[in-house]
Amino acid sequence: MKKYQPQEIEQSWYQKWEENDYFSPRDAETDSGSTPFCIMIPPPNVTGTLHMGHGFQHSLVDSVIRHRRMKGDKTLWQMGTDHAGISTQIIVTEQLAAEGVKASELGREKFIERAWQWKEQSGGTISKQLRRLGASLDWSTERFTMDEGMCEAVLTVFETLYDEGLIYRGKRLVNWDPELRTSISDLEVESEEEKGNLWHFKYPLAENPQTFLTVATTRPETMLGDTAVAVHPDDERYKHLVGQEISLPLTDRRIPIIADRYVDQAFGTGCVKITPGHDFNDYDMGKRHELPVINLFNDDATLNGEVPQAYQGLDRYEARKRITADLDSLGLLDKVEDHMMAVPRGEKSGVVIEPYLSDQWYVKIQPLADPAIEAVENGSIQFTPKNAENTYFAWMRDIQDWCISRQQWWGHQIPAWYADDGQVYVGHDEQAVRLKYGLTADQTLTRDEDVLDTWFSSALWTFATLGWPEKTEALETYHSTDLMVTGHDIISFWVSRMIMMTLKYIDEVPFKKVYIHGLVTDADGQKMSKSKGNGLDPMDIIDGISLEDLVTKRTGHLLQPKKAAQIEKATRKEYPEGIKAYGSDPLRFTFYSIASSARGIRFDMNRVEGYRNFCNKLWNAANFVFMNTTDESIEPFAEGQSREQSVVDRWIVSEFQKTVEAVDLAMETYRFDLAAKAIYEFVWDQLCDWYLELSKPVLNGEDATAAQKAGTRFTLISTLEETLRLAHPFIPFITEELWQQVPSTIRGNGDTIVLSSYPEASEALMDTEAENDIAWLKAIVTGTRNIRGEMDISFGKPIPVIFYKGSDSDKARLEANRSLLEFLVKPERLDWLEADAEPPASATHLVGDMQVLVPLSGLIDKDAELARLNKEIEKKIKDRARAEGKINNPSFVAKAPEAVVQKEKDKVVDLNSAIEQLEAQKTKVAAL
RNA sequence: AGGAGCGUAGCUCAGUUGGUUAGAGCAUCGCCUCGACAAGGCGAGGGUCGUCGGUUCGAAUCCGACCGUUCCUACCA
Repeated sequence: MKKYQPQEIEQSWYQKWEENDYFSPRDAETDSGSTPFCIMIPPPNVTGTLHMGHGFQHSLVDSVIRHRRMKGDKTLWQMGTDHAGISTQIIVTEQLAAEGVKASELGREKFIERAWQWKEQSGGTISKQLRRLGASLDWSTERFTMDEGMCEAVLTVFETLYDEGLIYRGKRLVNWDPELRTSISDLEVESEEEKGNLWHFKYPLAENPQTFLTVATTRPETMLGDTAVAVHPDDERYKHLVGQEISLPLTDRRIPIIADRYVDQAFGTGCVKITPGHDFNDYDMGKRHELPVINLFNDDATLNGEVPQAYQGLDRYEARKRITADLDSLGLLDKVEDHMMAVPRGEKSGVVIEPYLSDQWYVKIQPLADPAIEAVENGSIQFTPKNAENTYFAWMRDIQDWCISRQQWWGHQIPAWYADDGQVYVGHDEQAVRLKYGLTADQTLTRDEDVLDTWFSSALWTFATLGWPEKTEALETYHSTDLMVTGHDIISFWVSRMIMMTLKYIDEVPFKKVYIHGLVTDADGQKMSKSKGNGLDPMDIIDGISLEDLVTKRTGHLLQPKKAAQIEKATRKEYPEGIKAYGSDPLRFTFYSIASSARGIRFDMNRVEGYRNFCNKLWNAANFVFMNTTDESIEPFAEGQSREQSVVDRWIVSEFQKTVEAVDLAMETYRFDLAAKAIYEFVWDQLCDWYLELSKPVLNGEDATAAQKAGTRFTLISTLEETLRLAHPFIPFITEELWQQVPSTIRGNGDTIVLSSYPEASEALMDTEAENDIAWLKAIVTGTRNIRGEMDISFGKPIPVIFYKGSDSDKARLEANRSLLEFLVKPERLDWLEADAEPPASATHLVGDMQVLVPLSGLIDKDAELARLNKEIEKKIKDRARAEGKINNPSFVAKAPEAVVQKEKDKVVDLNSAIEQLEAQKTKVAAL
């Protein structure tokens, strides 16, 4: 058998699985009717690539899906992608720009054609990456948020919401991206602290120009749109001025001084300029005081015709300079201060976002939100971890109407038409609209230019992908879906909206459970992102990447290119040799291992290496098993072959049952880390470290009977086979590769491990007696190993071992396991010495009351053994003191449960005896 | 500012309802080419569980305060 080389085994298996359609839902062969189980993929951006978050998330889901599939459920993991309106439009625009073409010159229709082309061309990337990861998605029913069915669903939802009055159009202040020239969601605005200035301007009173009110602003250019100056109603300094007017500099306007409790008297001068057209708080205040709203900007944040001629057409920052300078020259600039402030930037474009007054479409959200809140309150939907519900409730209970229009071309165009008089008509298409509203053919209609927020279509994801608005069998079978796995940042974006829309349209919850996973961060706990250059590409961990390529990749997409040098340095330090090719299974196993209940997870490449080693260990163990079981000449499983299972065989089978139980529990509670840990420890610490070793004397020993050998061979191969099935949901490739090598006499006639059954724990196979026997055996072996290790006696050198002061059961165990002990301990001889005999001076190890002795006789250094004994005795004395302290405490004895008290008492007795024995040995050794 | 999470070995993390001698992997230090595996085996060292208080017979675990850190929400012009 070859070495474990993930790259050689992984890709071909996936292809085979897919070709054979193993990932489509299927009924169990027993016609008892399988339970449907369905998870919808959070649709990745169709033109995007897989990032760490995806890799992590989809690995988790894949284990759940494979687990359920093997358990016999009719399992569907629905694949699909998202059109990602703004992101895709940016990319296509950039591509055109590179060709020297302006999108605006190309026109809408041609542009959309290009976007589709790009989707076709790049849309396969993320699918390929998901396949590399081993994600067992059903590709045959793959959907896209702009495919025909989704379009139909979107139209239906938009029209009906509109007809019910739940969609309306209004002029409001929105977050505006002047680069992309579209509204964006609050959630797509990222505010970071940046250095700015605070300008203090003096505004003269209209009736008394020698008197000023000083206002402070971070955005001087907006002063042209001021429609009031506000003070706090209780502010003694200004109370008397309320109701008077300011004559606004640089304009010919007079604006009132108003009183409002929003104003903080302690900040600055206590006077605030109010610009309802360009600030959300001011907008609200403007409403309270019925102030006019002046919009100063064009859609690219240059100044428009509302401002004095001199400033028209200027960019907002140029205008800022000019206005500041002009006010200064008028003597109205009081001072400029440095000021740290949170600057809102567009997540996608990186430019500063402006509150901007524009016509937008909204969903009236409260009627949809109420039932959605209730669904979580009453447990119809359960979040794991539970406290993620707080995020949901916090968002939902303070929810604002949803601005769903985007001034873009790529996406679902809003199905609204305007007559010349501005009247709005909503319907599926123009013809339907004419019919619906009884419009004559000569009535001209113009369609709304805007498209819908991408999340509008993805809100319909769970049911529209199953065929809605058609009443399909798939919808009937799989909805509500069983589980949604996503990050906490997506709760408000998507989870909440799916819940609202799904309840509204099919009166079911979209999913019964939501598992919120942690965020994978870099080694410093920072969120990974392309723009920060600290991201990792899962493919680079699977396939490996050179340092130079990694540096190039990381510095290629920076929002702030000046950070390139710093990122390069950090990258060279963290990955001086690039990243090795670890393979998919090890990466996946890493993901499970770090998926604990914590929120942030620092990604550590050393762990990937550790789990690669684990896969290697499993590979080699299988190699050993095959060598000893599949040789033709052995014929271990011939019909009529009698098999005898040893205590060791029964023990490993028992350990396996416990492992299955642990994995089951872990999967039920979404503790992927515990599932991974249970499997890791079983394979490495029990199967490899002990069972395989203990099987050797039987397999190779001359005194083992044919039946004993057959029993052990059977246990070896069947335990391996079950272990492979147990581990398959987590490390699908290596388990399939190995499983295929298991003889069909053991694994049955199935074609693939993917569709094999998942191991079930069997109470009947648990064997406490065998466990105790092996625990005893391990204690003996460990004891002698400890002596060897401490005394630097190599394993090649046989040592005499004496069992002293043992009980009858010790004696029985010794005899029963003599050959195993001889193999593992490599003794010169194993002697039983009765309690009344006098043992030689020896190195001592206690197993219960029995002493395991290795006579010094030239082998062992006297001082080293004394040191070893002292260490042991000191430790035991410390333990005894602790236990005695408890027992001598009357309130402990009085109040603690009896079992706990008894345990402490037993402990003291045991320790006393142990200390006594060790002391006696010490005296003896010291006397030499 | 408000909310949440985290703080356990040099590093990355487990530690289930308070009842062990606080664990694992990596790293470190010895020894070992013994027929599955050096991507390995065997052994060892390493922690006053962020700090201070409280509840309790008993606290890494529960409560409070503080410090540090991360995330989310809202931001004072």
